[in-house]
Amino acid sequence: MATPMPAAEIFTPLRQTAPLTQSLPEQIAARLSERIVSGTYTPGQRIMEQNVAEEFEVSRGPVREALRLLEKDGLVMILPRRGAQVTNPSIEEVNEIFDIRAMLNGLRDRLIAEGPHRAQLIPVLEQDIARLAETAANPGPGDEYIDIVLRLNRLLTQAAGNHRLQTILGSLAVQTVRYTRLGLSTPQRRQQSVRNWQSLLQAIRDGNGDAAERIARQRVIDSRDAAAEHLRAQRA
Amino acid sequence: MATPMPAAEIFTPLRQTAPLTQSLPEQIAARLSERIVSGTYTPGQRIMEQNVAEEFEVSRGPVREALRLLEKDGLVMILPRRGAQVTNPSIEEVNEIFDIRAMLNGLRDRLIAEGPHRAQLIPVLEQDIARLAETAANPGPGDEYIDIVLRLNRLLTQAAGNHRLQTILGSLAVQTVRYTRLGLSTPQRRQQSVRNWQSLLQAIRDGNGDAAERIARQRVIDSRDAAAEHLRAQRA
DNA sequence: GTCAAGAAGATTGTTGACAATAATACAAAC
DNA sequence: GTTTGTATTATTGTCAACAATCTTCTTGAC
Repeated sequence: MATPMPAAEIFTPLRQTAPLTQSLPEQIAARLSERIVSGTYTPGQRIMEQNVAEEFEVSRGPVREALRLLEKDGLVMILPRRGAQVTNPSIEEVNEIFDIRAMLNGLRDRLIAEGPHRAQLIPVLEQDIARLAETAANPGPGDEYIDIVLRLNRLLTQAAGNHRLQTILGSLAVQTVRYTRLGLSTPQRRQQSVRNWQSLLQAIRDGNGDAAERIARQRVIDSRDAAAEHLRAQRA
Repeated sequence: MATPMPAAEIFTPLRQTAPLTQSLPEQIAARLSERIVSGTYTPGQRIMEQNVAEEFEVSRGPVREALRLLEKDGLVMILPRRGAQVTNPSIEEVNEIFDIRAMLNGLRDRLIAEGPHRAQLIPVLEQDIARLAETAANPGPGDEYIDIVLRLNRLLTQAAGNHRLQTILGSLAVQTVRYTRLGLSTPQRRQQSVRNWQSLLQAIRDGNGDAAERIARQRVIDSRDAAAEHLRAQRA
């Protein structure tokens, strides 16, 4: 892989040539975000401005703003005079977030099923869902199944055409990746998940908004229950 | 020279005695928020850090953070190198936000109708909704009707017991106050609104979650359509 | 008169220093 | 041995100055 290497590009000491779409705080936030989502920073862990600033060779100002951005996404909690720490939601709070996602995914999928652009979308969905079924049957190494699910969700969220909804769902998705992963860890759950996606696809084909909403909600609720079960087992 | 003790005094005269629950950026954000919601700052207006800093006699740092807080609530939009401006959503965007509110209010009212605490809540609701009906029939000066509606919504949002939902709905409510006001400006709409609230109350009495959700959604959608109608007329 | 290029001004972005507060370690008293 | 008060340290909060960038105004050519 030649391109990735994000670290080098983060701080471009002299950037008078490159327009650079992302601001410095955004770049820092993106890097910290990765670490939180991937678990490098554990829930509850304190993030100290000075450390981050030294590591990225910037002053504390941009780091502070980056932390505010992460707070907006619910990845850290900032307490006055106490700094930022990685959010550590209780099982109840995770359930709450899933409930909200269920409702908003319902809206999203209804909008798609009733929207004008669904014809273009269907072939793409068919392909991804087929790969999903395949991956569920023959689990490879890595997290390919999760990756496809996340991509499908991104695709649908963009396709719904409601910009604010996209923002909120994106934020909630980031907050629950960890738990979604947990909920999709067994073959049984993956098969159930595949069936849900197939039903959704059919509802979209039919242009049936009611069905699309109902299925979407059920899909997230299933995910919620599976995650909760694992969380309970894990914390006991 | 003893340190000047910056203008934290603006809002809390003596800080060494009072623990001060709100940080300086939060206080600034609260003040700016008022101005945006009340219309003192008009949609699209640019907010410049220096001006705010001078007015409140603080440096630009806290102002910057305050603006980030307002961005989190969707009250301003911050563009890199362009600063902050009061959000000026299009009719389509306002509709989008109302759609999201409809779904989440549905969840909220279902949670209440199916929740264990509804018995305590019902008398309070009865009282407020009675006052609502009264105010709709005999409109006084001021915006009492709107005030009661906002209070009812706050009450229900708190009662639902889903903390994240409370945060999101609070933010969305702030963003749409202006348009809610617009949508409730005619007697016809207020009467329709009162009927919706009464139906909701009945659903909560019955512990009927499905009905509560359905009515809540319809209530917000009615509000959305009324606001959109006025917005279209106003902008034409 | 219109448009383009450049200069001047205004505004945001970043930094390092200092102040205020919270967390910790330690000592003394009971 | 526990607890309380105090000193030390670590960390966040705020500020003012400087740098980078965007906007606006002026100037000149066509």
